[in-house]
Amino acid sequence: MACEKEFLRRLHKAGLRLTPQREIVLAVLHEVEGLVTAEEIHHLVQASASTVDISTVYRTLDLLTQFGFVAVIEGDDGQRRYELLGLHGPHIHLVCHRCGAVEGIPLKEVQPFLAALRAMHGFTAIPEKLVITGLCKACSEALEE
Amino acid sequence: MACEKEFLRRLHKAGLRLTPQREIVLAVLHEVEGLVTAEEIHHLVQASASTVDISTVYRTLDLLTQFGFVAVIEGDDGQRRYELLGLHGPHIHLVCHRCGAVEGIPLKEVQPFLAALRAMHGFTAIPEKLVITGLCKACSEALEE
DNA sequence: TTGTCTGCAAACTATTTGCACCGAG
DNA sequence: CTCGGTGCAAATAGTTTGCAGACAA
Repeated sequence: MACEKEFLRRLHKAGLRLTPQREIVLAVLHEVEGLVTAEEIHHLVQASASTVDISTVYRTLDLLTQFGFVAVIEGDDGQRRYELLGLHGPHIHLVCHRCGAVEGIPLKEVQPFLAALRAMHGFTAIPEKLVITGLCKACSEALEE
Repeated sequence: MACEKEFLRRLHKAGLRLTPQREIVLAVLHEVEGLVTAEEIHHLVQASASTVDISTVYRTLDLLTQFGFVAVIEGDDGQRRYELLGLHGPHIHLVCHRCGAVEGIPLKEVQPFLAALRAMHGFTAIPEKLVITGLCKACSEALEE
């Protein structure tokens, strides 16, 4: 995976090392869709290597975040969720408050809005951090009856 | 305060009671600006009544949230922040990632964008939950040099 | 009087940290 | 061989809960 080479490069540049644990966490992130908690990642990592500690998962996610490989968002339930950036490109999350479904929409749909924010308020939004909470199509239809 | 009468009404409707502790929490929320943590509210409440427990603060905030008097947002640091709704009307938060400053902007500035989301994706956003993280004017200027 | 509400303490959950050993470079 | 990395266990931090007594209606 191209991503792994790049990870290795960034690690070396910082005098750090590529360990099996770090490889596995990165691999797991490739396999999942959307937003996952550290706990979920840990669980999937266990499937490949039975004893990788959750603290190692956190430390690796931290690294990946610093390198800009991974985005972190604060869930509505107070749990952090992680997501690999770059393969789908940056995008915005629509999270359903009722069923928890996550939909990703292309960045360019919000760009005009973010540009307006900058023009009017001098505020430069970080799109990866943007999470829009609401009701997905299915749930808003279900509630209408 | 009109807000308190309304609170009392809602409490009674649910068979609940208005206690001094609940009054104080509501009063404190009127005095603060923007987003505050439970801990900060607790601290301010202590000034009026020396022994109000933080668990009571949490329970009261929970009630106020259920009644729609208060909005909760998940901070970037994993801490929840609360805010009284209604006096400034609903509004959107711009939170600076660097200095933590919070700016409120009127709902109508984002309404067209949210309407577009609904039209294109059938997704109905909850504006009170919307938090936009980025760099405020001062910080983005400071970083440019 | 009748439940609800409170403070206290303890439980929980997600995350972080200290440490001695392990292993990548 | 040398640090950086790991698992483990314990520490934090924020929030929630169980309970016996206090008090609003």
